[in-house]
Amino acid sequence: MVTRKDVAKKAGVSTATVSRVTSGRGYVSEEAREKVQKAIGALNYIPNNIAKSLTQNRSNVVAVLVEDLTNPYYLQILDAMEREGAKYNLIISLFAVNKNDIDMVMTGLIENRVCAIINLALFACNEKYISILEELEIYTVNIKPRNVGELRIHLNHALGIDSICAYLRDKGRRRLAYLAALGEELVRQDERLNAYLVSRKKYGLSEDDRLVVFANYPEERAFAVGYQSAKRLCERDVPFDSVLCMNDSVALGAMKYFQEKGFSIPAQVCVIGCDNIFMGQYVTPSLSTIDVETERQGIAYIRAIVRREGPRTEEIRATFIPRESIV
Amino acid sequence: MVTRKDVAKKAGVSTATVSRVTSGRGYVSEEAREKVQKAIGALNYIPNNIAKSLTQNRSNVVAVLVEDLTNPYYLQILDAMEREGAKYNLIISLFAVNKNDIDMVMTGLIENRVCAIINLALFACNEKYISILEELEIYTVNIKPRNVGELRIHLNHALGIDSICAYLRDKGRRRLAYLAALGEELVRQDERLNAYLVSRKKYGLSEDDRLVVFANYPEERAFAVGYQSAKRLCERDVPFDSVLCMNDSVALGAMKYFQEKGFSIPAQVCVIGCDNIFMGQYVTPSLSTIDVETERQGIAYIRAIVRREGPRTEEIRATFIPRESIV
DNA sequence: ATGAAAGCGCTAACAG
DNA sequence: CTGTTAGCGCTTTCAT
Repeated sequence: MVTRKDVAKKAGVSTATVSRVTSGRGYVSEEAREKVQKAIGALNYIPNNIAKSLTQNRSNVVAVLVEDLTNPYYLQILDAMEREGAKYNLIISLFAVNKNDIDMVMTGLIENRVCAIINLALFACNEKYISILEELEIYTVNIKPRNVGELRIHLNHALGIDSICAYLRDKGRRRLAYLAALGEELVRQDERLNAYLVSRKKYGLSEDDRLVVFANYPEERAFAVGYQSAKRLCERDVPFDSVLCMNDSVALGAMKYFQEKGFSIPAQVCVIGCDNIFMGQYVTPSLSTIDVETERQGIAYIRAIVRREGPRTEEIRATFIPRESIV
Repeated sequence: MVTRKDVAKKAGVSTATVSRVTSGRGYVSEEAREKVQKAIGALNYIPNNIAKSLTQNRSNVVAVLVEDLTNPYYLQILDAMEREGAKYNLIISLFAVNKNDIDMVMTGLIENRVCAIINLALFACNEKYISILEELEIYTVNIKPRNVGELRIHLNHALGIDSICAYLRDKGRRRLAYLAALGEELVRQDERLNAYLVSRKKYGLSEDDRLVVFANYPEERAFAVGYQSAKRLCERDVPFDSVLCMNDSVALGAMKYFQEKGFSIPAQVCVIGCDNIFMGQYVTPSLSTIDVETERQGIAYIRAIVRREGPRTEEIRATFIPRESIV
């Protein structure tokens, strides 16, 4: 293994000088820099990032926590994070967590001195980790229960949901159901339900309680939850003419149920999802949805990590995207 | 920060003994073990994995390389790898690579002394890395051009494709097209095309060359490739009554095109994908496909890494799964 | 069965 | 501008 020492010897300088040129910090004469670079090339030197991490007490791994690995929405964010992260030599790692194992995952991440933890999942971690995370200066997003501290990305779902309700009212659809997917506890952290309740009132849509269907996502896969929720909605036999879903996967599952039952979409029932996953454009009918700028979210996270940004809220505009699944 | 030294002091032993109990290697008296464990608990000690990695010249990160982050198929493998990897304290990291940046990614992985690289992508890395990977004893799968060396997972697509051709022949469908998605060079590494050519001959299906459509995946997104390929197939106006696709995402894209054009599926055209992604069950009509045991693949990779398995081939049975998209 | 001590490869404070 | 040196926290001989 060729190390900094070899490079230093070959270049006729000290290891400190080698460090100076590789890190780009500190003064190095042009002459020394050239010699070092030549030596690096000649020796085919590859730095050992682990050693570097040890001295800095921090690695270059960013952990992204999600509750559902199969949700394409997260992948779109990850994709953006990865491309942006590559610019800063950051490695992005995805972790699936559930209520039970999030603490185990956290322990692992701390042991590995990840440089940041972006919690996209619905679960908060145990309070006992907070002080450790702070001591180690691990940059966290959405780790603490109330998410005080670092960057907060606020998905302003209300905007998109408001547009949808307005749109439906104009089309004469007044019975919009909501498939919340989550159970009654988790749903409290989800703005969407509330935005739906506010908007349906605002635009004079039906306020029947039975139009809201809860379920047990993420314990159960999103597609299955959507399918089952649509079924339960039908069984309640409360009239409805359109369905808003917590995310696109749930919407796809719901659409499947409606289509199996012979409902015509959108004539009999409009279906609207949330997150604007690519796939939504390729189903039939194509899925109406709410775009939440996944690209921008991913980039914002990386920038915040790199700059170690303090408390700041980035507002994401949720935009209604009508497609074939809506009248 | 509490370190091994603190634990050692508190427990009244040396750091070496602490290491022995945490690693489980070497002799430790029951008494010492207990004292150490008590100290660890009392101090809330969290080991520093980076330091460990430095001494072993290897981290606990497994890198998985894919050419298309948005392909749910990879996610299903990743999911299995992650669950299995957690048992061994392994961190699984996903990387998107393309022909141009695979070398950059490789450099980064080597710098980080990842313990394994699983290349699920279609591109091989530059030869120059091979010797470094060997020297550092980085466990690799499918990194070397001919994949000599470690575990090889052989997806026996031929089996599934054979069943499909037999099935279609029995149904009187003799004009099966193939959407290869890849360009002419990459397609050579793909068994599917060849299996298709062999089986269509074997069962007396049409051998018209125009039934095969190439494209430029992964440069272009799979859905779009499928859509475009279906379009091109139609424009060739060669008769066809069924379409086999390189993967499920391509199939979904193709289905979209056919549905837009008013083809009825499966009456006028059967569509069959490959990989059995969950979503395939939730589109209408549900997608016929070839299952390739993603769970087993993921587990096999992790086991191979942990055991540092030598050359071995694991055969995956590709099983035809008929659904609504086929007669 | 246990402890002392020498690294692992790099960074950064300090001296020059 | 550059070199010396003391760690970073852990593992692992080598003695004992």
